[in-house]
Amino acid sequence: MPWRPTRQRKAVLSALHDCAGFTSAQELHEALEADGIPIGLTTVYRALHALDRSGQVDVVREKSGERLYRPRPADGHRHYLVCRDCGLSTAVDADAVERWAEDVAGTMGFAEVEHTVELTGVCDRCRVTPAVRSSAEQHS
Amino acid sequence: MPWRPTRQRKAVLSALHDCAGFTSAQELHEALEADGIPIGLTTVYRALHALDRSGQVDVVREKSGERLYRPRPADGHRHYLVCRDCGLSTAVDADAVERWAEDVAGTMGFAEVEHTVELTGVCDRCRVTPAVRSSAEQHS
DNA sequence: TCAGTTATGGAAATGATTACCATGTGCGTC
DNA sequence: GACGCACATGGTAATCATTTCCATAACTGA
Repeated sequence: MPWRPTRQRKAVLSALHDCAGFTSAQELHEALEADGIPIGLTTVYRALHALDRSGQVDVVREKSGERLYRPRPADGHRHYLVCRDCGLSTAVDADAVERWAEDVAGTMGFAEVEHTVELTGVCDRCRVTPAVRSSAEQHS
Repeated sequence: MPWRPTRQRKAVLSALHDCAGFTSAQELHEALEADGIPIGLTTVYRALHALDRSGQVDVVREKSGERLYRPRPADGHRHYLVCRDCGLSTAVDADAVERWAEDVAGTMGFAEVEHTVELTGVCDRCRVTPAVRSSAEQHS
């Protein structure tokens, strides 16, 4: 399975890094088109899918079921505390949960354990000046 | 907002209790119709929504994004270890995560914290005799 | 250049969920 | 019991993110 770094794929990865918080495939597509980069929505989805499979991005799901992506930071964190208001995301030390998940599953006799942990809240700043969640208004 | 225990609502709650593991709205609808209980899909969704709001059921989301429901047991547990193969779900002691979530959020300056924890794996039995996930084949 | 694989992208399909809305039902009141 | 009305129902149509299809385009090694 060769990996051709095409114009579009590089653009998706780059656009993803330009976003402060988590971003949806559709937002990403709009942002790219707005930047004058012609790209099909299908291609954005495919690129994100590939990045996910190869572990270059983290994925969370918000209440509506929409998938949100963000480039995985170098330190390899995988769990975040996300602000419901502005989308600000903060990497969280989740070693405790990782261990806990392994333990519980082992005790129950389950194998091949996978876990999903999602934390949401309202960040400091938004408690003072509420912002509408939109990629344009996210702060870092 | 009055709560009228109509024929349909009682049927949904009852059908939900008859299922071993987590069940989707659509499966529930099929099961009800199969039992000769005429009910609209819309009504099933509404009933589940209401049960969710009033805290009588727990909801998880599987990878596809589909929502799965199960009646909340008396002991008030809210986290489960679910078998990806047969759907078997086991209540899990998640006090540790609850506390952890509060702590982390507090440290980061976040308020109104909510958390989602989902554990999946393959249970003992399924490791031996793999089952296709279907409401008819779930074991308790 | 040629052939073959891989990538692209518009349009159509999917599938769970929700909105709409006309009709039906439970229930307190007279 | 009959009346009235808020609440419930359920079929159909809309939503919406995501996937599938498929014909076309781009890349790559020979």
